[in-house]
Amino acid sequence: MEQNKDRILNDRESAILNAIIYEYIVTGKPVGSRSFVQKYSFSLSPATMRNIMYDLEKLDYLMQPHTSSGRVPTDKGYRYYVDSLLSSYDFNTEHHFDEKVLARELQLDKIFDSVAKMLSTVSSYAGIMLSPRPDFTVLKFIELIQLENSEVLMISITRTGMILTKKVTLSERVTQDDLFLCSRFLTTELGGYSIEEIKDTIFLKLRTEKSSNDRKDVALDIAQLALNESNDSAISIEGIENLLRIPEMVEADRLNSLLNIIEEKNILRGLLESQLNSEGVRILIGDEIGNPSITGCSIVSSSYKIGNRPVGALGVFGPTRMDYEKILPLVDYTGKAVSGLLTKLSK
Amino acid sequence: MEQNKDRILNDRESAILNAIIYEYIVTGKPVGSRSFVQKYSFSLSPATMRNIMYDLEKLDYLMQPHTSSGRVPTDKGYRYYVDSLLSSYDFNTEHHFDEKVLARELQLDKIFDSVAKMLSTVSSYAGIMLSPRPDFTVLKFIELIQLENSEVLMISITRTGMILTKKVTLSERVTQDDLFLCSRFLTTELGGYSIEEIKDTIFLKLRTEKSSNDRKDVALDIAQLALNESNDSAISIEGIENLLRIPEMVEADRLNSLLNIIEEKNILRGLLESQLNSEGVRILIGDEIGNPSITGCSIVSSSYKIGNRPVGALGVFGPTRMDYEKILPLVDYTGKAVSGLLTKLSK
DNA sequence: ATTAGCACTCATAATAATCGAGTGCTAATA
DNA sequence: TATTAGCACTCGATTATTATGAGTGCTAAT
Repeated sequence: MEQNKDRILNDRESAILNAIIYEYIVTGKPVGSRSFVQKYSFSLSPATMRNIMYDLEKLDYLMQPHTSSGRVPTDKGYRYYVDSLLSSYDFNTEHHFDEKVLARELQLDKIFDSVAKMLSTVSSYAGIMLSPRPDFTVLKFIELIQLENSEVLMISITRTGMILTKKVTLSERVTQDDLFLCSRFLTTELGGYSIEEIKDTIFLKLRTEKSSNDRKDVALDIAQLALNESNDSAISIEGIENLLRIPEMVEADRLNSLLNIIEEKNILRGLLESQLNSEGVRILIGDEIGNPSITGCSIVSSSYKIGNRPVGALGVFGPTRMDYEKILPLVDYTGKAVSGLLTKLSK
Repeated sequence: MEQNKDRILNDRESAILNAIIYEYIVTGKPVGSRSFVQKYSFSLSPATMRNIMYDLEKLDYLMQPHTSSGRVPTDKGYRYYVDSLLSSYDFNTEHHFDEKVLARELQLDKIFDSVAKMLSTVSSYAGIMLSPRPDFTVLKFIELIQLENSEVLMISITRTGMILTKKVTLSERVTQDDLFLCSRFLTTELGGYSIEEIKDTIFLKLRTEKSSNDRKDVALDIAQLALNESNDSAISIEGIENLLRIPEMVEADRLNSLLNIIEEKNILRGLLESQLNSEGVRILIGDEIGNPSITGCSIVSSSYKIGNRPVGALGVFGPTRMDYEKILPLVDYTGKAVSGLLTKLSK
């Protein structure tokens, strides 16, 4: 009989597939027909179960580590399972997850590390957090400080309480008094705009406009130098140690996936950044991560917003055999809580 | 014959002990008499070597993992080896290690992470860095910024370019203009003093002294709140992944030492802080670390100074079987380079 | 003090034997 | 036609068995 690999599962197959994957997520052992029908009280004989499993294997949802062992989910299988979860998950439920909890215990600046740490603690995997793209943040206050020689430190504070610092080197020395005037000018003129807006239009406007402030040009020079190269978003990963406690992550070559992730944080950064255009939760399973040096891992991530604009992302990194059912809501409402907090702060 | 465990080794024993330990550090395998005499071209028979090894074992410098295996160094053995290294190492050699290299590539603030990262890269173990105790740093500039409600953010910049931020909550709202006056007052009065001095004497002096500035008291209230609880030194650990590549660190229970270190950074912090009173390089081997949850690990660390005062510490964390001969100079001159840089910056 | 010689030890590796949870397939059954 | 019982077969995991060889300690000779 010709099997179409993309044919739609019937209800029984669907239920059984999800149950098998659930069982595997919980136990970590290949699922065999006999013990499985028994444990889940299916009114089916093991033989029938074997037939169904055989079909699901031919459809690429399951595989056998070796002939005559039980079945294990494929990436496609996990994907099916996760899509089932997603379709039944209510994203609109009000979680009484209080963002005040976040705001209270978090030092303005440390919020990103703290959230990553929290995600890792609650999930028992690794928590990841990409700080908001500085370009999207709105400046509130700018201060210039004379360092040695002709170096100037520009400190800017965003509405959300992030502190950005940037050292610039000027061609000629400027006095601290001048810098002081510049600071005032910049705070007045740039405050309330995002770095993106400033770079795109405000600079131009200020340059052409006449101003009573004769330090205008020095001030703009400094600000342009400082804001020029866009600061990268910071990425923090916490709770690697959790992953080391998972046997399957420490096994031989799997360990290398982990080391790659730690050493090349840019891989993760890229993955999270690629999500900034979309909203809500995204789940990447196994090869879907799209990096051959990382195998057997999954990422559950969510963007978070200031107002209506996604500015950053956060999530959980763990083994493909991950407790998605628990992680999905965790990541979802953490994203919402962070969005809520940042949005409130930026008003 | 009665053996005194503390008797002094003769020259031959000493040379052989050091060679055995060197061999073990290189190969990681228990050192046996036959292959050892051969490899090192000792004009001794294996039998004689066995006798000497037997003696060294009775003196606690060596041990056998099991009867009839080769010898492996004990902590005492490593200690002997390291002391030999230390006594022949010339701490006064001018290393043409250019601290400008440090200064150039390092963003003021990031210096601590960067140094830790550098230590880990060069050593192939983990690099650790304890930032200067804020109390010992000299303030240069203070800025107060109005946040929402009656919260104020105090940003202080130290002479070495560190940026400290602290959020304080006031009992009543203060205007941004008032804060501005306060900032000026605080910068003028506190600039040039260390936080320690400020807490110990300057506050008291300013409180009693009359001042023309009528915001004096508000200013001092804020500063005292902010400087009150001493900020902890930040500790950063980089290069854990290097340790994961070392087979003996990943073995069963040894992995736990590692996880303990990662999870409880305070253990390391304590160890490094305990060194702040002394100068120069210190090596802790195995149980000398004094924490039963950490076994088979060593720390080579050095304090670093601003001027003549040790303010922080840095070092390398790795397995007891560590390449001390390479790590000792690395840590020594990194300490000196950081001292040099910070001292220069703070002038 | 050193060394040759020898019996002994024991981790490691290789080989074989057993076990059991699992499979696929066929023929009987509802 | 879908389900099931029965059965031979597979194969990873576990345990037992047997080399192998680099190592030791000890004794007696040099």
